[in-house]
Amino acid sequence: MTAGAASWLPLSTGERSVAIEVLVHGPLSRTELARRLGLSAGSLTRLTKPLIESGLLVEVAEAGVPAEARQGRPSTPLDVVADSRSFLGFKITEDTVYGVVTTLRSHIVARHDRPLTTHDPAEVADVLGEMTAELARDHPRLAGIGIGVGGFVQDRAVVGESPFLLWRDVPLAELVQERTGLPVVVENDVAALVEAETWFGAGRGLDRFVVLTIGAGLGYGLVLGGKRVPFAEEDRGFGRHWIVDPNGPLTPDGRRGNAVSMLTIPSIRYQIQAATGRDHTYEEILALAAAKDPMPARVVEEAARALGTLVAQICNFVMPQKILLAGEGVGLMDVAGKTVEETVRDQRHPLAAPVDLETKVSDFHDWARGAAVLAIKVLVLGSAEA
Amino acid sequence: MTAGAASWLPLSTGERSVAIEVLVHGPLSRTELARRLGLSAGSLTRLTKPLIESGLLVEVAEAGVPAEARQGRPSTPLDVVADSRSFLGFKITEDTVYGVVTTLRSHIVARHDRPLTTHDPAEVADVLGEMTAELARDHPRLAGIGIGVGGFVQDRAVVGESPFLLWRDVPLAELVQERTGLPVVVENDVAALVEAETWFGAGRGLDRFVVLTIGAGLGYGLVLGGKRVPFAEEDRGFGRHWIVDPNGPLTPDGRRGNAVSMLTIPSIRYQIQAATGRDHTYEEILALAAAKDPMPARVVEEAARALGTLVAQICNFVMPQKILLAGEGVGLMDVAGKTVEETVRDQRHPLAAPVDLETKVSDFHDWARGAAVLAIKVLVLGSAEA
DNA sequence: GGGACTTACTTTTGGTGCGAAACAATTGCT
DNA sequence: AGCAATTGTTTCGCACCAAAAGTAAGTCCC
Repeated sequence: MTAGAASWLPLSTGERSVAIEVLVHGPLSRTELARRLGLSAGSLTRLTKPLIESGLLVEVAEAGVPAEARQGRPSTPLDVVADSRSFLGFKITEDTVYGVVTTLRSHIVARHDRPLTTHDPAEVADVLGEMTAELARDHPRLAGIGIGVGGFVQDRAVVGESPFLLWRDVPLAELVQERTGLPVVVENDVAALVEAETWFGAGRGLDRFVVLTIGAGLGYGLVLGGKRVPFAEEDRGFGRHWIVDPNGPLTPDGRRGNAVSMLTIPSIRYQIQAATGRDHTYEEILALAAAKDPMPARVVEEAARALGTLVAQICNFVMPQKILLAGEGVGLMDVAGKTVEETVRDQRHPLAAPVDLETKVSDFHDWARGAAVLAIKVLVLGSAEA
Repeated sequence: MTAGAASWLPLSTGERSVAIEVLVHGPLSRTELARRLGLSAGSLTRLTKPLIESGLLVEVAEAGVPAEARQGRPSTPLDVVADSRSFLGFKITEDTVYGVVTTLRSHIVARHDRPLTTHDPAEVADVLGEMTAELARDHPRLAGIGIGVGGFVQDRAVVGESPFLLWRDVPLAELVQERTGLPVVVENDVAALVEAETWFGAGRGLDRFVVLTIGAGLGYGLVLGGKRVPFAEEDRGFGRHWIVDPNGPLTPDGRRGNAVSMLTIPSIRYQIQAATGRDHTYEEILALAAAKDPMPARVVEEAARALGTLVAQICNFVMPQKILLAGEGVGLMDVAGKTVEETVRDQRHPLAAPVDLETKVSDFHDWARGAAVLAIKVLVLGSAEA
């Protein structure tokens, strides 16, 4: 099966750019592709021919509008055979493995989760292997596996350090590949989500793109020129050093007003519990804030101002074309989006280009999908480069 | 002369990359060039031949060390004939025009300033024309003119808005070209300095590079992938919206703790004057602070902390490989560099890559040189792209 | 001082990728 | 039917480049 997956792999740079453009955008005619890639019509004929022969692309019937009132020879759009291959994506959390099956175009076609009762690397790999076997029954043409882990990952293969799994230098890709025979890509979960959004999501085709995730922790991803910028500190207690408000609330870690203590879900719940003595879920707190319950409203308002400050700083220094807010903790935007926007406006130059701020509430399956996209990416790009 | 300047202009992309590499780095052998550009030795022969024939490059004698104890055939480094052309750079301030003559490699070979008694566009262009004529007497082979202006510049030609000259939509490039017959490039002064540093200075060859200037105002330049990122608000009262310290000192503009009010030379002088009633120059204030005079020491210390905060934020979000601090107001670093470093460290993750922070005190001739470099760049790059 | 070795550069050759232009296909309009 | 418009195909040639083989110019060492 691995050999089969590799059959359409050796692509030239031109072929690859065509494949990626169709993959990411959807059906496109040759002329349209020529326009987008800045190539001549002749080159497109040359480039698409082997792709069609190899089965990665197909000519599809003229799309939705059948009798399109246009002159000239009708175009024959090309599309990837999205169902020809399936990919697996896993997100490993402390107590659960979330799994999804996606098409080549990263549409989720199945979900499957399993509790994680052990953190022993071999046993975790066993669980992943079993889940793969189960999913392979319904989706026979699996081409690759992507795994997202919170923590520091090296070479897309080895979990260098994961605080919550208590792992150090675990060659997870190798372990899972032994059990499944499929190519495996392991990546930090935030990094995987960022890459996925860069390819198939909000960051498609952008030159400067930022992803900010809010959940149990904070995550930051910077994409410049289509490539994610790696950095040493990612997901190793990130955001604790972003001082947003020197007068902010004190939190268990003893620092005042850092981004983690003001924005993450555990910190917000902690603040409410410390003030009211009662434990609420994040959703309950948001609902209370929306209903103008003073204490939750104040905490949420402060979080919104902190978020606005962060966004403004990012805009001022990075000037991204778009910022994506993702994660489980962006429900904040529904309740206090206006405060965020006001804070951003207040800390930016009036002539500055307005922020393109996109909010995307994500659950754990979205994180798993991100890992699957990374597997797609590595396979289509021929694993040569990032 | 313009036609002469254009004689070595039509370069292929390969030739251009060779020319630029030699231009910005200095003498390089063909083998070394092949290594740097990722080309084969054969290609270098092919590419350098026309460049040598056209006179842009020359083979130079084995450099400094004459009898280098190396085996094998000695290399024959190639160098640009730096003196074959001269370039002019002007920096226009409210009351003075600063002018420099530079070689192809942007070494300043002459300086010439003139007071500016009027802000009328035509008369300013006259002054520039006269200065050009004077300088052309001693430096006959002028190939281009670069002009740096504080304010908003469009298309490298038109001063869209300059607050201190009170200009709107002045086609300065055209006006000066009419009077001199030379190709003219007009650019925002900060932008020109940033481009110059990217080419010939601290940012050479870097992928992510930030320039922060401190002087009468603040300037910010972001270079990604070798290209400067333009933004709408540059040099239109920049930095007033960067809130660095919500508890910072109140300043004339009524906002607290923004970067302009804590860092720029006029603001620091204002703070001292407001507190002590005496007016001091910036240098005097730094000297007083170094001598531990309490009030100046406190103001400078606060400025250093503000600068540290800015640098940390830039590092956290942009992750540049280097930050260059330039301008007349970076003398701060000599007196309070330690505070800056401590503040940066305090607001960054301990695992984060350390900042490469370079300080470069610049006077107005450096700004003029920046404009000249832009002229070089546009001419060598064939004015096609940025 | 002369062969062995090393490194720098040149020439030749062949391949690749692309654009330009001519050509074929398919439709709408008159 | 004839023409214009549009898409896609084929052919040809150019520009570029890498690989390999050849040439140049020195050092090393006996």
